[in-house]
Amino acid sequence: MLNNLVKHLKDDRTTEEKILDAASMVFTKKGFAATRTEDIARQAGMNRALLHYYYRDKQTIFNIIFETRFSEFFKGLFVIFDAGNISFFEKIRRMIHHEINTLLKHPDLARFVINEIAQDPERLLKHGSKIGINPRILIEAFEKQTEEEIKNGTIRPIEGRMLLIHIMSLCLYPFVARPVLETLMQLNSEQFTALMERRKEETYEFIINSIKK
Amino acid sequence: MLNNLVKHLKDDRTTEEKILDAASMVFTKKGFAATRTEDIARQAGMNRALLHYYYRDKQTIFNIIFETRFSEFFKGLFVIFDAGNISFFEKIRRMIHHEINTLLKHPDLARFVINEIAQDPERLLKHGSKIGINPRILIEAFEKQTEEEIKNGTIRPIEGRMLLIHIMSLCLYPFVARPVLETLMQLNSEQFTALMERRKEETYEFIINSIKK
DNA sequence: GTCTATAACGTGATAGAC
DNA sequence: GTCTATCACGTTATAGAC
Repeated sequence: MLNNLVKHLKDDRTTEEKILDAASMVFTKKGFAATRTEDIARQAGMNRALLHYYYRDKQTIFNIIFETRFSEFFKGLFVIFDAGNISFFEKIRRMIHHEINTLLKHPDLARFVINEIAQDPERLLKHGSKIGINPRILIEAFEKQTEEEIKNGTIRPIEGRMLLIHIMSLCLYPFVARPVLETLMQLNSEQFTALMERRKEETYEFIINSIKK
Repeated sequence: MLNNLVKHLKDDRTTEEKILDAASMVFTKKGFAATRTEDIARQAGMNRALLHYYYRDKQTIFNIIFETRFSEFFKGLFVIFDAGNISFFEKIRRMIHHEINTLLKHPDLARFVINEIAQDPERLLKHGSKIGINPRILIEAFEKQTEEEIKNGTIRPIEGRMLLIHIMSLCLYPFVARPVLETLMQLNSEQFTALMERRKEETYEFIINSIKK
């Protein structure tokens, strides 16, 4: 961790690492179609030829980046739902914090993954299975537990998948639409971050307020 | 209206209209960078040369389309907030219905507008002022009214802009991430539409449940 | 006004010097 | 391993026939 930081400062990253770091940045920001290999090369401090020396072509680099980012986007939620002795409310709270923390660390991640899936929906299941992630399991687990909570009388009746969409919407949309929000609400980057930090607990309270009996 | 429908069936649209209809479809689905003028021409049932006869270049066509779609995306909310004798709750209810209805009619609209703004945030204010839309006014009006409602004791304390982000998130995210949701929840297009139809009132209740005192 | 043919350009990919 | 130069190709844009 500290090692990584030092590496970065000295920039004794290998050339492969420089390429992938640069590619991740540019692809995530602009998407596959709008990205020029020249952008990646410049960002990595080298020329295009070197990209092709290490990786066959643009698509190859993109696939590596997409797989990584895809997994960053979806993983973690599973850890939370595998956790045993935790209340439903606490699981929701951790999901919210996890999602917002992830997106605070990785700007543009949500928009990137959603867009590239929109361009080719098959990628979702293809890449998902490749990295051993099946988000459908999460959905089923969530639906099942929602039903149980309703039966136990801890929450009012609500469809599990609907509640899950509520949670995801509240966490992800502000980051997907970040440039729109920043412009309309006249927020700079720091102010946006501060708003999202506050938003973690507020979102949790907003949801619980609505569903608890 | 009916006239438009008949026009469409007979397809006695002018060539300009055919081009713009086709461009709107392709640009909205794929975005500027991934769109090929060949795609637009084929969709419009003609060849590329004719596009250039009517419009100088790809960028010109895009600007026209973006302006139209941008205004579809933002207008309407203002009508609702200008409406006089309507309660705060009812305004929220109409906002939700308006947003979801709009996006049910125009798939990919939200993702398109958000993405193109993300690629060039200045477009938001530039195009906004060009068509006489200043969404900041909506935000201010919403914040002001939220404060009043809190003062009146109809809702619990909440920051106006935070509540507005909640509402927009709940309405827009499912459409932005539609391909992800459809794949993960194994919904076809009709099932997704049905889910969103139900979602209108459920979203309203979810919000009111949370904020009302 | 609409087409075919082609020019002009940008971008991705490769060859070869160092 | 890294660079410069260049090729190959796809896409946009234009010229000119009909």
